[in-house]
Amino acid sequence: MVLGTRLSPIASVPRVVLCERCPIRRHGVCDQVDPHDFERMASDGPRVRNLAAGSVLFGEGDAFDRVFTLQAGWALTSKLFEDGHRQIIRFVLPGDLIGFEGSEATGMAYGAEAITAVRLCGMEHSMFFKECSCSPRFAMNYAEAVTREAMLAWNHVGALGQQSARGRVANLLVELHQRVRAIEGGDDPAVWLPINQTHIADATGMTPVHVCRTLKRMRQEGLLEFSKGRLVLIDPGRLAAVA
Amino acid sequence: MVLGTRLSPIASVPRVVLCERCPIRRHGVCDQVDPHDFERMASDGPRVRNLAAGSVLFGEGDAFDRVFTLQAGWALTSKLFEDGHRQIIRFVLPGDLIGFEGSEATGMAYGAEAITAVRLCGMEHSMFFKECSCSPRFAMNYAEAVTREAMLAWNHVGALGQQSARGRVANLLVELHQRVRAIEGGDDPAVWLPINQTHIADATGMTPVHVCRTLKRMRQEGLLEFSKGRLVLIDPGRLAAVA
DNA sequence: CGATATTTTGACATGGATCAAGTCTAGTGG
DNA sequence: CCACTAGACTTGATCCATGTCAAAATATCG
Repeated sequence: MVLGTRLSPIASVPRVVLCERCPIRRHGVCDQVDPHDFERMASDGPRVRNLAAGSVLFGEGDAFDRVFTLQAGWALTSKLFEDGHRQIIRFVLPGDLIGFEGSEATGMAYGAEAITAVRLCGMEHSMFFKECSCSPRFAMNYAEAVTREAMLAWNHVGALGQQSARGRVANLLVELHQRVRAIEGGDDPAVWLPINQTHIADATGMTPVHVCRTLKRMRQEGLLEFSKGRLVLIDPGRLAAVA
Repeated sequence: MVLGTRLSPIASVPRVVLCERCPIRRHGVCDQVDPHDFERMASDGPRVRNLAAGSVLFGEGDAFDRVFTLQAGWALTSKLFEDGHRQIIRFVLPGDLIGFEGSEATGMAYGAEAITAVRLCGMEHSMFFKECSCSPRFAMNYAEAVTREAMLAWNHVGALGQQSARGRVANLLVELHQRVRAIEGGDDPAVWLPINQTHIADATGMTPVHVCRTLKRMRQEGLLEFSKGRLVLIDPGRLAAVA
């Protein structure tokens, strides 16, 4: 099958852990579900895992048994289609929850894999839900995190449904820029995204070829620069209008 | 693609119909947030509202101040674009939560309006969250409801990103069919959806013209029938394959 | 029964997909 | 240090699914 080129690009992003160029970093605070809670509760076993870039965290249909917070690195969740195409559902950044996208009945609705090397802190669902049912605050934090994810997903729906290729690419890059900013602070106009054009294609529902052309045009128009993971929003105002 | 993975399992909900052609119906139970709780808590004022078809429940950017359960009728949430197009984000069916799609900071992320006449049971956010923080079960139910919405949204993302017009239409109609079934029970192959081709177009990101052509073709191929809101899935197997 | 929305049909335009090379880059091994 | 290689990125030529515009047919409703 033609899967090869579409599925493996990640494997080549495998820059090693904890280097300055790559976005692997420690994370002290997690505003989604308090990691202190999370780590305390996960105390009945070794629950922090380090995984290499390209690792599969879970596959579509796997048992729905564990939730994680991503402490470091980037991951993605995606759905695979028979024709070999995949849709990237969301990019998972440090501090985000992952593993709640399933149900007891049907297992995980989507697969997840590490884009860079990652560090995960995970716990059994049974325990997670038990904790939720004991602690309203914890459950509320969880609900808020999921609401945030849902809002991102709805934005994505809007972009995919109504926008041109330009708009979808702009939308995605601006969103990622904002999320990275929110995590890292600072205001260097350049941010580092460990993704390539194939990721953008799979997230926006375009072909890599057309992503390339679209980026080229945006570059020529002075909207942004994106090369080897370095993203600079040159004209945020005009970009926002496009998005 | 396996149908099961595309369509989130919606736990079966209540029953009881009020008028035969129109989907307005009484609702005894709500598995998302227990309406008994909901109504009890909303006791400090008249909180059940009846609204006519076409009413605006809230607009994009409105204050984020109230959540509702939809007791009867259909509603939709949508995002409007400058060019006049709109993206329907989700269809809200009896038993669903509505009004949690926003944040204190930015207000409601999307607008909502009634498709049919609706009955809403609503309460202030402040009270809703207070109740959540006192009752883990309530908070958990809320979290589960939100998770279900997020999964529907992700399905929608996958459909919009990777599927042809046929696939998107099939996807939407099959999903709605299942949701209605889950609510109404029974197994009449025909279900009543109070939507028209324009709704389908706005939800799938197509033009009404092309929706029409697509439906015509599917009808000719013996896949389904959809006319004046009456939907019959003639060949669910093949439809699932298309979707 | 006229007025207004919805659905259907046709002719034509176009954004993006597809196919096919070619170039550039970062690893790898000698 | 260089040659080799496999991905990733570019570019060009061509095709087709879907959008756009226009108008007729049909349903809905006061």
